[in-house]
Amino acid sequence: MEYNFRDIEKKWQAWWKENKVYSVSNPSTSSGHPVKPKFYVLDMFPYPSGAGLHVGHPLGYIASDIYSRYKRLKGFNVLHPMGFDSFGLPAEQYALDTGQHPAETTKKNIATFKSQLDNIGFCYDWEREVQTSDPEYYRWTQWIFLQLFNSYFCHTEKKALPISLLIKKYETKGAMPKTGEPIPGKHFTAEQWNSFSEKEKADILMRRRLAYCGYGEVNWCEALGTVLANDEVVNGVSERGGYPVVKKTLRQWYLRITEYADRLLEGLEKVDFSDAMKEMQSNWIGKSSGAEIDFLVKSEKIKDKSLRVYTTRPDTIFGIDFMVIAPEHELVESITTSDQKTAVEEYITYVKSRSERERMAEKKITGVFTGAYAINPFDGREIPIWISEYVLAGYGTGAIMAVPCGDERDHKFAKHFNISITNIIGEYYNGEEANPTKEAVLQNSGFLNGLVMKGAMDVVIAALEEKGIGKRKVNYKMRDAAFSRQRYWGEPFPIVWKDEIAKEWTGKLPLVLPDVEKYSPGPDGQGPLANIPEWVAQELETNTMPGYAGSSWYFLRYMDPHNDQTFCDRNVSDYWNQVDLYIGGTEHAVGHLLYSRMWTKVLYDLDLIGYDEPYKRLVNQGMIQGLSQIAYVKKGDFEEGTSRSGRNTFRVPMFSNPAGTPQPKLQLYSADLINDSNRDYYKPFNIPIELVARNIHESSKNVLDISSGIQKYPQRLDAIYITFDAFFYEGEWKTWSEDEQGWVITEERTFYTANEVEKMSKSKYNVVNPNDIILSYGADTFRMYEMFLGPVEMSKPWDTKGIEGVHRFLKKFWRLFFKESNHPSFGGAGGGSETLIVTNDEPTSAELKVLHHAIRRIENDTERFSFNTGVSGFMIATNELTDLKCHKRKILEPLLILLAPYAPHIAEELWQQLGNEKTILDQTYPVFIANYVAESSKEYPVSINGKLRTTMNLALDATEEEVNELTLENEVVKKWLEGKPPKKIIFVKNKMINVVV
RNA sequence: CCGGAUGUGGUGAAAUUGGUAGACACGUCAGACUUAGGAUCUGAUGCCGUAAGGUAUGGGGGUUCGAGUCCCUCCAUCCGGACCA
Repeated sequence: MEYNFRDIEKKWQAWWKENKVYSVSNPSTSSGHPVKPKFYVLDMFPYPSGAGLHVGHPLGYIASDIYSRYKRLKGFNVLHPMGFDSFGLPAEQYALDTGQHPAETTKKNIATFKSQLDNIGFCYDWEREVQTSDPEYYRWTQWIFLQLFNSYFCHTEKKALPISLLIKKYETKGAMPKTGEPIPGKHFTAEQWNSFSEKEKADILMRRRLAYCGYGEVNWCEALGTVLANDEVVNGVSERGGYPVVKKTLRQWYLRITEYADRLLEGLEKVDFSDAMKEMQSNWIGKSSGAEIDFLVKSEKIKDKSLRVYTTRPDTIFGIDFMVIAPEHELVESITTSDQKTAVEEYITYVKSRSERERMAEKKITGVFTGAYAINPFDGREIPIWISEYVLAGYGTGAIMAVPCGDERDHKFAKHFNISITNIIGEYYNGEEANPTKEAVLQNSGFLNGLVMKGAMDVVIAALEEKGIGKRKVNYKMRDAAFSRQRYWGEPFPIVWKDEIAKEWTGKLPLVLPDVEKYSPGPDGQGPLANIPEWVAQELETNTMPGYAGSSWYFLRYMDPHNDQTFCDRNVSDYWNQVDLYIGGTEHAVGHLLYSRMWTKVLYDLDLIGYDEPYKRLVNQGMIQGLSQIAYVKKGDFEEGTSRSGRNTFRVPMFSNPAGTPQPKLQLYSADLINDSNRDYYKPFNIPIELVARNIHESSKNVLDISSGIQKYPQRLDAIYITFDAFFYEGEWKTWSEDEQGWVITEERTFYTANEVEKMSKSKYNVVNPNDIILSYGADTFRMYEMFLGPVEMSKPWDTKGIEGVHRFLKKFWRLFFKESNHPSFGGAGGGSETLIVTNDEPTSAELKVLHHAIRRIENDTERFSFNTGVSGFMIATNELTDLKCHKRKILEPLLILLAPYAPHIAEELWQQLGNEKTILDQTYPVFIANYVAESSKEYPVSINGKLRTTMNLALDATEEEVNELTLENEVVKKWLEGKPPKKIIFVKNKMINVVV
């Protein structure tokens, strides 16, 4: 009997489904059964894009599936759900283009995803599926939003509290400062509060709500017609699509995540994330401590004004040579002197003409003097105040004190504008380069002279506080998160606007997203919902929530997905508790992960759940990259050996130019290289083009269909198009000319092709669909191969070269159970006997050793997430058992259980073939017995004369004397010594034996 | 520029604590059984060398009886953040 993976996998997938073997139940409190320990394994749920899954997606899913199955065999009640992050921009963009309702395309895409996932044989309990765009789901997203809206962050208790408590406080005590004079507009008494109008009260409360509405500068993306959160903007362009992003003032919803900055930082210490991930998050939060200092401004126009700066280095206060304020700073106008007025205005105009992107790209030193001076409070020096774009209005106070000898940018600025530099760090400063040291002993620093900089900080802050002109201050880079989108395909806000006051919508949630005819934006930068008269008539908020709203709490809904009384029953969320293992890519480091951590903390503060960190352990799976074959073209002669990245080549334009890819390229290659053994293929400079052509996959042909390409993109007629058998150049089709080296030379151009590893993406035409692999090799092979590729955390290019080996292993494993037909000729019926050759004989010690070695090894590898070596463990065991001709039930059955998490279909099938009734999923993981692999002894290294070395097995509890004896008796040592008696034997560090001859 | 990670055969990669470097697999070569091989099995395979032997974990230096592993330094690649005061 052959290993017929197609039938086996179909059979078991159907059986699992039919018998609901993956159904997970919440323990009911009434039943007296002992509650199994729980384990929660979560994958980051996918956005169901139209492209479907590619081989990169399942990497993390397979790992988590193996781990879940393993934990189940280990006796845990495992929650391992899957769902879809189904709200979002691409579906809407697609709707805009085609007029199809996003709900329709989303539904279709989800069906594709699910069938692909099922093909791989994952153990999801689909009964628990969540979709963020499902009204029954977003009902609770809206509800949690209202909790945020109706809460504020109490600075004394450092936690979220219901806003009703704040109102009560205002009504009885008002909001008065603990010390000092009340500031009008900020502080008020209870009497004042009670006399405020409703609008005034609402505005004040809005300043404290955790979800609040305000006007602010936002990242506006014209092409997408919406606002983006900071983490959705990369290098001044949108993360999705790469469109330009500008600053725009709009009314927006925000999450007051900044209030949680400290707790988000502290929380990192108690979770098991990688250092890189923690680093990324704390960089994003960007906590810095320093001081805020007020400097008196001396200008012709104003008196008694002060300039507030933020600095992390108050110790350098005597080194200030100038001040710089942001061009948008509020003082710009009032302090500019009359003779500097024109220069300043010109400069401001210039700055406004430059986009953020330009500013970042070309770092020119620009600036202008305002004519005004600030006074150094300690030595009375007059410090010129400059304006420059390198100071950002949005960070700190938008003004800095410049210390050129200690800060690189200040130094460059000073040099550029010929400002004299005060040296306060002596020999640490060489006159050429700033030195940001904290170790120097201060000089030219008044009362700080002789102090080491590190120690001077506190002294300065104390002095500032005493004078009342400064104080210690902590600053964060993180801003409040923009929480609204001018879009259709998202959760509607359950908010109504009455007389410009935002109020909770009083209807019964969910507030269902209405149908629209058009998905184009509404008036004045509003979303499509503003086009619906009924919606506007009810004065409902026309923005929708961003993509990360639904994903911020989905891990909770899986626990109790059908509850229509609450978002998640408290008993249930207490039982499942935190996610024990969360698997996903690093791309969500500062987005989703921070937001969901914040939401969790809020829910915890409001006592709705019992823990304030959602994910106990996070594993970041690497990306599987695609292998793209790219055609390059170069004018004139080409010298072999020129680097691929050499400057004298460029990529050939491709006719299909997806949005946002500035220099598209042509792909000549696709998936099916399995049967090609030509290694030259992989040498970038030696690729016979015909060979490339031969391997072009069927599915790529339409991509390379030139006629449609030209029709679709007529403007690109000037480009060069290449297909597997011809290329299009200067308006004409030419077939490839003869060549030996892979070069194709036309009149004046040389083409060559190269492989490049890059992110797998539809737009790059390098996508490999798992279904294709499964069709030829089966899901079990696919699963094991993806794991065998290397560590889960590492990114690697997809490459099918090694898949045969894994497939061969499974066939070989199968032959431990069945005698293969004599001649399973290609496609033929075979004709041999189909015999199960498993016997009930007692295993030999050699066979037991193989088994228990495998148990120890594979269990260990699985436990520490080293699935690649785990797969190797199976191969080793199978090879050894084949050599031993071992077909014994007592060896093979435990081995099957070990294999079940990795290759569930074949394990289940063989388990049944052995005559076992129940599913293998509910077996108990075999126990490793040390005796069989001589665990009672340990290998010790032996070095002789401190040079030669070998190892020997010694009893674990061997004494030093015994060791000496054993050493002399040891055959290996005898051989080394060649009869010469050792002078002494040293037992070093309890671990090593050194024999001195 | 800053931060993080990585660097081992022709290839993907192993090497729990410092202890026979290259497990396991791909590929390649040779052989067996075959009408056939894209089935299966056996053997070889880091590099140099007929061999004995030498030499090898990006380069250089250090600690150690012993270093892929620890320390310093330089180089390369990848990822992330970048005017953050």
